[in-house]
Amino acid sequence: MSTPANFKSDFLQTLQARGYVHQISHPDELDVAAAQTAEGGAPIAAYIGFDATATSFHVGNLVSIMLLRRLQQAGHKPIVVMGGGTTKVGDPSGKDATRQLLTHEQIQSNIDSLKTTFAKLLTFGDGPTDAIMVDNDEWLSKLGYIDFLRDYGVHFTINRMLTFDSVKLRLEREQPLTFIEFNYMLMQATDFLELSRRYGCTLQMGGSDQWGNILNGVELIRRVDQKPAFALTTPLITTASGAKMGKTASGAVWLNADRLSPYDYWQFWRNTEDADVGRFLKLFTDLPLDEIARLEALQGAEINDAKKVLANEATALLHGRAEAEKAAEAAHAAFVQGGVSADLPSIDVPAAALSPGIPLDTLALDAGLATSKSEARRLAQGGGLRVNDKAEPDATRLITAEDIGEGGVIKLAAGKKKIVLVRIV
RNA sequence: GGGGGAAUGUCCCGAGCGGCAAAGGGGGCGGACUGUAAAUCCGCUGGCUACGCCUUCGUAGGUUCGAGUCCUACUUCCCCCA
Repeated sequence: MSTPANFKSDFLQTLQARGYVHQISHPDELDVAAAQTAEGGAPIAAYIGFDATATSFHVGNLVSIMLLRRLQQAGHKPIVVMGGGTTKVGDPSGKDATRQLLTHEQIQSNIDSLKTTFAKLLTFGDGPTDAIMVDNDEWLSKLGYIDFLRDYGVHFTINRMLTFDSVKLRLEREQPLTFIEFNYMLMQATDFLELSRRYGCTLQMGGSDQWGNILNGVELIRRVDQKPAFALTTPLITTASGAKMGKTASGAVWLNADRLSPYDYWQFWRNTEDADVGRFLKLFTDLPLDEIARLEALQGAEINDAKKVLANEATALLHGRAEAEKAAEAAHAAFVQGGVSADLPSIDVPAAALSPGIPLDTLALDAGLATSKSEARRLAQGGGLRVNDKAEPDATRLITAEDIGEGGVIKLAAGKKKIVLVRIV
C-alpha cells in the first residue's frame, strides 16, 4: 500500500516529507526513473486530470495543483488535463446521485476560467520541463464506439470493474449507476494511454479517491504498450477536527479572486486550526522544511505567528505578494488595531440614500453579511451585528450620515471576522 | 407480475392523535471564554411591506371550518413473494 521512506529522487523525497503521498504503485521503479533525471535523464512527464464542472477551483483542488508545482520544481514536466471530454460523462465518484451533465459551452467557459489558476502556480511553455495543458475532449470526442470497444474494451473485465469502490458503493446501496458513468473509468484509462503515447507521460497523480481509476490506466499502458506507468495519490486533506477543508466565513474557499477576495483567502488560512498549521505549511507553501519545523514548534498564542506566515505565503502563491501584503495589513488594522483599512471588503452607497436613512437590515443584506433581512434581524438580536464596532440589537434602525465614522466610512461587522466597509459615494 | 412499506423544514438525519412554521439531532451562524485556534457553555437556524401576512412536508386532485396527518391517482425508492 503506502510506501517505505528513503527515496533517492528529490521528487519523491519531497512529496513524502511534505505529506503528499498516500499511495504509489511500483514506488521503487518510479523512484529510479525520477532520480535519473538529475543525472541527465529525461524529465518525468506526469499528469493530473481536472474536472471542468465549475468556473473556479476550490481549496480542495489545491493539493493536486501544488503537487504539479512540486513536480515541476523537482525538474519534471507537469501535464494538466482538463476533463472537457470526461466532464461530459461524469465520474460516479461514490456519490449516490447521478451528476448533472453540462453543455459543451458551459464546459468550455469553465475551462477558460480554470486556466487562470494554473498560470499562477505553474510555468507553461515549450521547454522540456514546462507545463502544458490539454483537453481530453480532443481525443475522447473522436473515439468511435466500435473502435473504442475493440481497442480498449477488450482490456477491461466487468468482473474487475465491479470491484472498484466507486462502482461497488453505488451497487451496494442499490442506487442507479448509469452506463455512461460506468464508462468513466475506461475513458480515464484511455486518457493515460493517450498521454503516454503523445507525450511519454508515465505518471498519473490524483486524490486518493482516484486510485482505482488511475490503476486502470497504469495497467492498460503496461499491457497494451509494454511501457512504464505509475500511479501516485494524495491523501484526502481534512482539518484536525475531522471536517473537510474548505469553508470560510464567506462560504466556499474559491481560488479565483473574483469569487473569493485575496483578503478572505488570507483570512481562511489565518483561521487554520492550531493542529493543522505545520501540515498546511508543508502542503501549501514553498517554505523550506526547516523553517516550517521552527514555526511548527511555536506554542500557545505564538502559533498565531505561524498562521500569519501560512496566510501570507499561501496568498502570495495564488494572488501575488502585493495582494498578500495588502490582506495582511487590512487584517492587522481590523483585528489588532481595531480600525479600518482601505483594503477591507466594501460596498458603495450613494450619499443621497443616507438622508432618509437606510434600515440596518437592508444594508447588512446589501453588504452580504446576511442572506435575508430576517437573518440580519436575528443576527442583530443575538448581538452579532455591529456598526462601527458597537453591537446594534435593532436591525430596523435607520443608518444615516451620523453613522459615518473613521475614514469617512461606516464599518459593518457580522461577528468578529466578517467586516464590510460602507463607502459613501 | 403479486403483496407490504417509505418520501418531512431545498445542507443532512429524523419525530410528527386532523388545528403545525411543524419535536429532536448533526451541520451552519452568532454570543461568552481564549490567541482571529481547538474544546466547552449559551442563543439563533422559512420569507415579507413583520403584534399581521405569505410560502413550506414527493406530484396532482379530493374529503373537511381546517390536512404533513384521511381518501384517490401518479412518480421514485426500499422490503417480501413469483
